[in-house]
Amino acid sequence: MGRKNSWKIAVLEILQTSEQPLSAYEILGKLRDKNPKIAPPTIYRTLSDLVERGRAHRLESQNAYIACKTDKHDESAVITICDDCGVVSEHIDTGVLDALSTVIANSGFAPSRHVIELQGVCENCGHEQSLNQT
Amino acid sequence: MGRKNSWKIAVLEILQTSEQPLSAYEILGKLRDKNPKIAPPTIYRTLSDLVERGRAHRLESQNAYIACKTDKHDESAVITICDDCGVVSEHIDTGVLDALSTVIANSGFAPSRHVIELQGVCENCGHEQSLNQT
DNA sequence: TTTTTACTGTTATTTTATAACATAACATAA
DNA sequence: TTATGTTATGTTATAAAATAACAGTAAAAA
Repeated sequence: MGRKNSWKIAVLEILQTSEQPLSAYEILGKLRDKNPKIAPPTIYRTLSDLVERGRAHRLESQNAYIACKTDKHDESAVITICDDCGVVSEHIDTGVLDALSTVIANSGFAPSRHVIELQGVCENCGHEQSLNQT
Repeated sequence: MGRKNSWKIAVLEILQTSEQPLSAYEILGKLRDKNPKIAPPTIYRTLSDLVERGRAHRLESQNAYIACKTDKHDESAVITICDDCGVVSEHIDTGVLDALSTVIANSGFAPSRHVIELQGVCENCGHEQSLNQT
């Protein structure tokens, strides 16, 4: 590959078209279809860059990545992850951030990065479960 | 080792007496001082158990573990991690949980586990930084 | 005593991530 | 235009984190 951001678009497209969060090595696998020689550091560098710019999120509790689906690429979304179907959603909300500020206000802690991930069951899977129970 | 919880107390003590979060392999190293034959699966099993019972927390953003320092071993603390000195604190607060409920209320998502980790600079390190600036 | 159960030990491997250095593309100044 | 700096990318090797799969063992239950 030539120079400058060679992989950024390719990686972002892979993330955007995936239904599920992808691990770095899953992305690597997909890119190898086109370029068999690509190596892990390239992926990790590209992913860090995308995450820094808010175009992707790293799911810390899964070691996996998703494309940012919101307009506000500000890294501070609340993320929900369905244990059942794997669907990931982002929720942007100041209420949570305000509440967090209140909690830590007394401690003098100055946050620079948030990880807020909820695991559970999404609406769809919840419905299916309640159907299957009878 | 004999039977039943052989390692649980040892691992918990190591976590409790550590100033810093410890990775599974750091714990393994310390245990090997006394028992050179202990292997990774033992540590991971013990840690999962401690985390399940709320006696320890896994820092998802660091692949590391801490002892739970609060009375309420309920897994839903807000955790702050100082990028500078590594100090970790837990903050238990219903305000944040309420705010989270509000955000996801409309989505129909039913959470079962939370990861809320804030990275930044703790009060001590913040003071030192402002002192060093002049 | 025999069987069952639940943890523990052991080996090997998988998955995730990074260190360290080499190379290539472009920019700019001599 | 060469030389030099700068930054992104390529490459090799390895480190770090986690788990799969199965063997062994101690205690409780039958």
